[in-house]
Amino acid sequence: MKQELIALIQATLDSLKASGQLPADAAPKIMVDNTKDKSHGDYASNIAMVSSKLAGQKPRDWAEVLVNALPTSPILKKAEIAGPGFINFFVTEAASLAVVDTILNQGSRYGHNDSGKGQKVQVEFVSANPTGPLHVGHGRGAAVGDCLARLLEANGWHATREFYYNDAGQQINNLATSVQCRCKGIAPGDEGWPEDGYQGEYIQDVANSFMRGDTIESADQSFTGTKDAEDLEGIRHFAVAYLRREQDLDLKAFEVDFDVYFLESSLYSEGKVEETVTTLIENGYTYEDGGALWLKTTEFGDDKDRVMRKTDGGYTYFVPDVAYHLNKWQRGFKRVINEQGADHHSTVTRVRAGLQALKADIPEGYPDYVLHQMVTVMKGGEEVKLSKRAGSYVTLRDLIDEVGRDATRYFLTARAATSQLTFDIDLARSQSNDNPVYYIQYAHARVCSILRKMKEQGLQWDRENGLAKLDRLAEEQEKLLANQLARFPEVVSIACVQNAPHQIANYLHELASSFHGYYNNHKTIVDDVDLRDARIALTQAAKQVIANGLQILGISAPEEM
RNA sequence: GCGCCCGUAGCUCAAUCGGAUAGAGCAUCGGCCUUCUAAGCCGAGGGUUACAGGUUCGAUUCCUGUCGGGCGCGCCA
Repeated sequence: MKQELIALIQATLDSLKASGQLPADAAPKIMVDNTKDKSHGDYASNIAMVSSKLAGQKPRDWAEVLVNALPTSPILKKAEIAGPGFINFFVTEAASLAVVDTILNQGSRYGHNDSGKGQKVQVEFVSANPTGPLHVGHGRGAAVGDCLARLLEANGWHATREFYYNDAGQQINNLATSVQCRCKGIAPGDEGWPEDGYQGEYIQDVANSFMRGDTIESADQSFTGTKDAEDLEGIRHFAVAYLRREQDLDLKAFEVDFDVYFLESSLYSEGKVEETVTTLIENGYTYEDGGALWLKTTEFGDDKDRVMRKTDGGYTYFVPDVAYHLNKWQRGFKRVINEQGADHHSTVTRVRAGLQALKADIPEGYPDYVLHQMVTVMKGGEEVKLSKRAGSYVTLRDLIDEVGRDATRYFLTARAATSQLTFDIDLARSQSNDNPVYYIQYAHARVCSILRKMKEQGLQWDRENGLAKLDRLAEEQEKLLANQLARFPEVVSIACVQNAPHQIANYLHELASSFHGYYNNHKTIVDDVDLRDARIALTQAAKQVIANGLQILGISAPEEM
């Protein structure tokens, strides 16, 4: 609809250029917006305001010229001038309702587009260290990352979901020694407990399992506890496998699936880290100082250079990170989106700098980042401080168990990633029935109930008749609902361009609100067969759009509630 | 001190990347179930968009400064 209006405006501008009222080289950007207030028509354009100077006229006067020059069109009922020079378009009911036909014919594909042209895109998210269970922050990453991938798929991209396991760093040594202590009966606070040890109770669980000789099966490895508390290497492998399995179960409960689990350790074992370091040295972006090897990240916008290789010979974390991202590029991902917590934002500059220093023709802004702000957890009216070391935090599993998967996913994706969010456990639990996600799902279930009711009454919906009789839908709310349904493809497109899946959630809430209002005001199953068939067609279209939107959010669309 | 993200109703958050009278949910108050699911609908109250300037037809949005919050600033990851 917008495209058609833009075409009308373009034709108008062309005719005014032909008549000399507008300079021939004028090319103002034509924008058509949805209106908030229905008294402003169905769509509005600011074209008169942005082009009045070019025509040497006052905005309102110029708007009048434009409106008078507007060609007649079957979709346009009237055009009005309002405010400082807006042109408000009132489209015909038939033009608005035509979208119902489109939706029912396209089904689950409605709203999708092929702007991605099947290109490969990788979304890396969660990437939690295998040193403990997933907490709420990881949950936000899991929800947002998965929605980003789904959104990209809806826009024609071929998305790969990837999880990067930091299984090679110092934190794994900490984990191993912490478990070893627990195996020996040394608890936090006791003599001999490592200063940086992980204090959570789950460490004891790992130790007990190891000493029992359990066999752990995780995504891609299997390991049996040797029951030997002195076997630090065995404990290391066992603990990593154990915690990976726990995380796998958390993600499974959240219905987040990864295509690739990438192990940091493989970058070392396959020599990729060494290769990267060698290239950086050869390219002249490094220097030695104080026994360490430094990377000149300041040449790529960093505020100070960074150590690559420590005096003890080990590499700092961002070196394998650079090797990893080179690997992503080499795997053919021209586009990569990293979804991470904002506490990792300092890595952005370093990774990008490292990639540029490799001189591998990787674009400067590679990769993209979506950084979600921290999640504050409230419980009992108090903030729960997240501390992995102390083990006092709310796990993703707790949240799913208490609030439910759909509600958790909704809560964590319905807000912009850039805004901090407060997750009030008590509120989410005690008022789970007031969670907005149910409001949306309920709209879907209500539409489903209409067809069930029809069946009960021995009636049948004649879809073809309904689509043929859309002109019977004369209620204002019916037109507004149709206009809102027509917006969905645009919402999907914009949300993707902006990497902002929360816009889908907001749209769905508004759509559900329109539907509930209509449903309460106008009965669908009426005696007039043509009107009934048409109304069912409209509500089925609404149901389809809600289902398509919920699919992008990874939330179920129940048939009844 | 420096960098990143923010500051919108009592609370949690939106606002279609500069548009018209800033919107929802929760909470508060008042209505609506013998008719398709009341997990719903309708209505009321609640705002100097932290503050001060600037840019222009027009600013919650862009720029500068101040104040306030979160997160980083390690030869940890």
